[in-house]
Amino acid sequence: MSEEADPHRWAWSLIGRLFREFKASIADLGKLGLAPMQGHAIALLEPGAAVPMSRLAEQLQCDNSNVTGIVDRLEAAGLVKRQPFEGDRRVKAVALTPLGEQVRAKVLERLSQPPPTLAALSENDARALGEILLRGFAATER
Amino acid sequence: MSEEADPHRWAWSLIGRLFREFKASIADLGKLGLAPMQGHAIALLEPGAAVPMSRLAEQLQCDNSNVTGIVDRLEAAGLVKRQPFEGDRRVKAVALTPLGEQVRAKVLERLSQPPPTLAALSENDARALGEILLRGFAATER
DNA sequence: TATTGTTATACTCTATAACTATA
DNA sequence: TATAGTTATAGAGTATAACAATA
Repeated sequence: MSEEADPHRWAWSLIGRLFREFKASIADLGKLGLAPMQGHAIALLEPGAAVPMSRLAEQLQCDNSNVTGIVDRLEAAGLVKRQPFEGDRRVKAVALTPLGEQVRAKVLERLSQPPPTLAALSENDARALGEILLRGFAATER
Repeated sequence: MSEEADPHRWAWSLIGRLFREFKASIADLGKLGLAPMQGHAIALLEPGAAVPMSRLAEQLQCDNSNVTGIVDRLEAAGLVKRQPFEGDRRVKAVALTPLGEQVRAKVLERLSQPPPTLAALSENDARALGEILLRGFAATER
């Protein structure tokens, strides 16, 4: 796809390269002792908030039953704890431990690092890129 | 990250949404009977070309030993075959079967489909987005 | 000696179905 | 009846180390 006959597909194929660079940065989470989904889960959990398992499943785009194992491993590592959820005794809420908050900061530091191709852009280009995407988000939210 | 203090990180956080939409489209490969890595491998194999296992491992960004299993499954499904490689009897080359070429066409059709946010852009925005990324690629290739 | 692909191992992620305790 | 989370299961991807064949 090196032609611009279909600008959307062309742009999409170019974004593919960012995905490959992202995949490499995901491997970096291993240095923190976290498997990919564990890292994502930690990143989604905000300090002070307790989110239901099922909410986590939605955000991680996986089945409830998968979250059981992911949270099991995070809990075994002392990064997260399960709590009762007020108002519905069926749901369990997940919250970061103090150690989990420290690890989360490192995870976010890694994940927020733009990949080389993005980092190589000028500030104006980066800003223009963000503004274009914002228009796409706005258009799909209607 | 809703501010533009650091345009690169800001843009990167916005691209995160595209990743989530892409993840959903990956699940579509299941309808073709292909697991994610199998679909990626098929997409990488061009008709008529035979690529060494180790080359495939590089492109898939995984270890050689993983490719053994991925190619095993594709071969069992009749989509791919292993061949001797001329010039080095240690390497095995992987090539698409006729059936594999048909399936690959469907895989590419799926994967080249831009996600909703990208599809919602105007043609001009899509083109501008592609051109910005091209500048990033050019800058990192030096 | 070094490299290609394989095997063995152990762990993680995935989807499905069946189960429990709540609602 | 329906839902949240768990368990059981089977398949797939992952990294590491050890191995055979070849370079």
